[in-house]
Amino acid sequence: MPRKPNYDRDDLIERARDLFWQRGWAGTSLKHLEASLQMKPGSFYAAFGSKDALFELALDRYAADGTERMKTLARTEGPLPALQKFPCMVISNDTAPAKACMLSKTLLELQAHRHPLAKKANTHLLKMEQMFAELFAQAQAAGDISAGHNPRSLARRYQSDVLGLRVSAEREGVDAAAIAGEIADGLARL
Amino acid sequence: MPRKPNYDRDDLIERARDLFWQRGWAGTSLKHLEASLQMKPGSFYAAFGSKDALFELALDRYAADGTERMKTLARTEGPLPALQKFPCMVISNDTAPAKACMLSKTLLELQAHRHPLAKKANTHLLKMEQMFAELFAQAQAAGDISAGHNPRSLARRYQSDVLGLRVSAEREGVDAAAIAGEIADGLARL
DNA sequence: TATATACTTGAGTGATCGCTCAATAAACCC
DNA sequence: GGGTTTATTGAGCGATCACTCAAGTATATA
Repeated sequence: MPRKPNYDRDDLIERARDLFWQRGWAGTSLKHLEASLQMKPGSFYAAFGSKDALFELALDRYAADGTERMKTLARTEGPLPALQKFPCMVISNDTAPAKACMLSKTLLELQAHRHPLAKKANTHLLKMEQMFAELFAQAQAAGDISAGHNPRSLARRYQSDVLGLRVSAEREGVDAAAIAGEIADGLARL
Repeated sequence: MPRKPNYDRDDLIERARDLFWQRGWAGTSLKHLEASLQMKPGSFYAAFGSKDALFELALDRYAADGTERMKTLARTEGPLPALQKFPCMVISNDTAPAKACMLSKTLLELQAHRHPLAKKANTHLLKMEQMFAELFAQAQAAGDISAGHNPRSLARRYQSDVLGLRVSAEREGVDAAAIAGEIADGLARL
């Protein structure tokens, strides 16, 4: 009986993610979304409910993609090389909407307003930190990193460094690739 | 002949800086400013011209304060101890409006819009990076850091690490002080 | 083909945005 | 104190914000 939507929902979420990632939460208006998704307000609200609800879907998508890319890297190259290559990878993608991490951008923009999306971003950051910790533990188990270190401490520092790198990469006139290289070198000396 | 304003301009800029620092550019409305500065729209626009103009004054004030605090620290403790203590200092101030750097928050929020304030923030970040480079050079001249390093590379990495630290400090459930300690330890090993 | 069930459309909602300006009040010089 | 100059006031401007909803359209099943 029903009528099918004439759009691909995943594709719409992806486009919304790119818009939000680049322009931020407040900087992305419904007009921007309507133009990019090619949807009129009525369809938009029937499909997603609200701007915030779509932002949350976009955040989830962003986090899932990042996690998957890192896990793929670890599977093909091993834990330590993956951790070493990841920083360079995230700032080298020229087709990405921004160099900075969408999770940190969201956190910085909305944390002061106690907006639920800030907490959501923090939750995703925590999960990624735990993934990093697992990779550090695996690298230790493989003997690539000396056993004296605490994987969770390493992950905490690593994530902080990558977030800083990605803020720096957003700037003009900063050789972010050099910073990424130094992060990788630092891991080799652990 | 004229009538004097019944406010302290520097004090107003300081309060505006705190509001903008905490809530960001889009997140701070004129209502917020009017409430905090205790000014009606007419007085506000007579005094500052526009929201953007006041934001620029606030950014300048923020950068000047940060530079001065770092230079004071270097004068009293020496270049290397100052560089070591600075990360801990910036995340320990509980009265500050935010843990994250106002310059990086502004950059991340407005860079995609090509807003002039993003370029201004980047300029201030560049000046701070140069100040860090001078301190690293002084620390080398004093023999506290081995001569093999390039001060400008050290400064670039240092600033990236501090920006990352300050993003991490904005999160909940992250031991930012531990990261700050690791940054300081890293400098001791150079 | 008839009908039920979605999906799509786009004008329009009240609220809030940054900002203006004519009117009023206050402080200075002579 | 009179005259000049500037600060303050606050109602209200047009624009834009996220969002609604009644009407129209397309697609499925019966």
